[in-house]
Amino acid sequence: MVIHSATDLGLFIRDRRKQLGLDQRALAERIGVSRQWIGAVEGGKASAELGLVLKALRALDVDISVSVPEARATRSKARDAVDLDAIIDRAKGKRR
Amino acid sequence: MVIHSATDLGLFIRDRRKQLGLDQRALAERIGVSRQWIGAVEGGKASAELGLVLKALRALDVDISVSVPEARATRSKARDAVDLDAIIDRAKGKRR
DNA sequence: AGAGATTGTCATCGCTCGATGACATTGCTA
DNA sequence: TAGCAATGTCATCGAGCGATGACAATCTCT
Repeated sequence: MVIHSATDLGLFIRDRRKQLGLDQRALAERIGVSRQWIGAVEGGKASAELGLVLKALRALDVDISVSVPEARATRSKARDAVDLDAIIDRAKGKRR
Repeated sequence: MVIHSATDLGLFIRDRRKQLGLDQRALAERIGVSRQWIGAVEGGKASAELGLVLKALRALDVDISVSVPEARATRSKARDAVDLDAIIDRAKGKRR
């Protein structure tokens, strides 16, 4: 499943947890967080700590993977040869 | 690429950023965070906020996806029929 | 070597996370 | 419908995040 937001992740976590027949308390204990934290994350809490979220996914036996669309977007810039933009910017002494 | 820890994510982000020819400052501006934050996350900061991390990945045009190994692990429990364990536990009034 | 750019590191500070305890609400089972 | 489990919600509090500014350390060209 593709993740676009913290809400997506939350919904996925909730489904997965129920899939495993766990309640929030049990999952919380496995991870080492409070029961309330689980509820909040499942609700899409964007301010949750990355490390705890990863821990939660591992506790649920979930694989996380990242990749570049490879479709286009990537090709727009940075192919492999010279990146003119970067060179020009540097030549101009741009500070931004 | 499979992500196992915050360090994995950090390394991936760093590579991707350079792939796009961006420096930490430029990426930080896109996301709306400090330059130091980028450096810390690339270094594997586990306590970084999930929302900001997702924002960073989007700024780098990176897709995130989650999935269950489907290999085994999953089948161990929760198939679809009755979950005896859960029923028994509840019957026993287990509190854990 | 020297200049400029990029990144690493430190100290300080306001703010919010996550923990905890308590109570309300919903849901399931008998 | 009474009773218990699961989840939602609130208030309080200590601890750590992230911002900022400043400076050192690298790195890349010329």
